[in-house]
Amino acid sequence: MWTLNAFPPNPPLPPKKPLKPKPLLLHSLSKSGHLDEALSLLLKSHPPIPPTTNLEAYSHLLHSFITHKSLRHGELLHRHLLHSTPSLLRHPLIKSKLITLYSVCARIESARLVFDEDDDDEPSWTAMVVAFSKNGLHEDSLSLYAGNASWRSDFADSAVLKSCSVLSAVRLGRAVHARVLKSAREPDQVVLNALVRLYVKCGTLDEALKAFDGMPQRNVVSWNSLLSGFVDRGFFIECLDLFRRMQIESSVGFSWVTLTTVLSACSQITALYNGREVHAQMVKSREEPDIVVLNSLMDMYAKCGVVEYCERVFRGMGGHDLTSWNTMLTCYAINGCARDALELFDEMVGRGVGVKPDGVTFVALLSSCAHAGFVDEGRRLFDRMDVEFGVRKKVEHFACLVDLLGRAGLIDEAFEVAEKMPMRPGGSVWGSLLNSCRLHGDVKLGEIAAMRLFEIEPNNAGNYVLFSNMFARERMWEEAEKVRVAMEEKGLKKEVGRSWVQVGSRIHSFVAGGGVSFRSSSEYKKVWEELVEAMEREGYVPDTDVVLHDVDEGTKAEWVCGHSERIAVVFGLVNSGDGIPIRIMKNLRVCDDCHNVMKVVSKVTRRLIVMRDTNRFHHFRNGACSCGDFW
DNA sequence: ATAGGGTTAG
Repeated sequence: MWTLNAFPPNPPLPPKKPLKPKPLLLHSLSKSGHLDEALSLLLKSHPPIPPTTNLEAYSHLLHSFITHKSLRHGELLHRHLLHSTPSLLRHPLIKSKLITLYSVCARIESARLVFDEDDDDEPSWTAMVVAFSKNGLHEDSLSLYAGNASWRSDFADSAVLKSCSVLSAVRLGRAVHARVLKSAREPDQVVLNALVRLYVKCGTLDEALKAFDGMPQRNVVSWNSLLSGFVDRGFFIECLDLFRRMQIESSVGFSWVTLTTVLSACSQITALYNGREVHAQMVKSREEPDIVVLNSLMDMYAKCGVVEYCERVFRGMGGHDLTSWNTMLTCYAINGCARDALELFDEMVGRGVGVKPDGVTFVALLSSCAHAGFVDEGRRLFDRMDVEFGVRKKVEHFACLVDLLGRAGLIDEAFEVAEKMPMRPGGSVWGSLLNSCRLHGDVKLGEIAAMRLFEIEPNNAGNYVLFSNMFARERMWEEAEKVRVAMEEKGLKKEVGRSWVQVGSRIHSFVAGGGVSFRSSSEYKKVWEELVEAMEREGYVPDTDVVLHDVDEGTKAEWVCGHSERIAVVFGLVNSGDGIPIRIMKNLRVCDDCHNVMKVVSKVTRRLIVMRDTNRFHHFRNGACSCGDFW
């Protein structure tokens, strides 16, 4: 590299030579990204480039335009060809590259026009199948592919398999699979990976594992395909196990995509320990992590309730995209840090940041305000979001506003919003109103909200549970029971309550009413008896009347046998040392009684209990919960 | 050198 001081003395000027438009020069210009120069060299050269080299020259140029996604240059060249040598547009090489160029520039209609112009050829057909798939026109990809039985290419196969997995078109996927197997050639790695993704997404797990284990070799994408499929299907523990297996038996290492996927699994089951391990891997790899994996890392800490680490990652990363900001805001929202959320938003929309808030941003802000009872701030943000920030109000924002008002006890006003909003309210709005009525004991309005809710979501058992709990909270046992009976008569089953608890490096999962073997262990009994004693001293009275406990009558009275989070917390106490926080993830809303139990347990054991339920965190510390008993 | 695969926030 030259510095100013080291600049060498001027060399003698070489004799001036006329610039000749050699393909070599063209090539190096386009390769180095000088697209303007390359294009004008080609179009304006005198004498013109001989026709025999045109094809090669145009093809090089188009390739550069594709890699630079330069629509402008591509269109210029396209127009030039139309005027000068339209015959070249029919050449498979040129035609397929033009299709690809339009595809990578998201101009699918232009690509389609180029394709439809003339007779098909295999390269253009392939490019078009890929183009449809890449641009989300999966049906078109399928029908173009299926409409041609004679052509086959690995590129078309992998693209159409991707579309098949999006559309769950397993039948066509299997047909492609059969073609691949029948072909004389070695199956292509990318196609095999796409098959794994297809089967894990919409086949049986057996089929997916068979496809995976049957591969002659597996690269990092093969592993990632299976890992991300597990996450899609909710097999989080399987994802973590597979990641472990990947590190032990595979020499392919991992990519940021691997870690992003694993982190997403961690955050969905609050697997903080595993998430930390992934974080350590990132640090150890000494590579610069990309923004996607850093965002996922933030999300993992956020969903595990470790706000401070989420902040640390956020502050330490090189730059922030919209997702980074939204993840940080969401972290504050679900962890009950409304003040921090509002401050961060000011920073986000301040000078020089360069991101624009979107709908997600305002969901985070409005729900922060709702949880904290910041009615005025929330209302103001709701008013500002479209006029000041140009973000269109959608149904979820109205739902947040209704939640904000309803939680604060302004139930009439919340109802008015629900009834006057410009779109159909939807289940989330009436559901949130019903929850507000439950919180404030407004049984009359609660009944109205419930009726609206049942019209929209007649088969959602969770709504009946909420409705019944509203009565139960008011000690209206008969009504609560009636709702429960109505639910059973409709054949609706409450989703099985499930909790996950982290102990050491492992996640353990417990089902409501289940966990028999652990519950009959002597350690469990000992801890349980101690807890009952301590809790009685604290004045805790088990609420055995709470209906809809998802256990049978006989065990209802045994407080510790019912809900999965209770089993999980005792398991955590038994299996972790003094002072170690216990982290629980729950798939349903926590009930009043369990919430009381957790508060007392946190006090008598002096442990921090962090519990995530379907929509927020509860940090139980010394007998109190961060949610202020408001959820 | 015609072109491809796996990923994050509500």
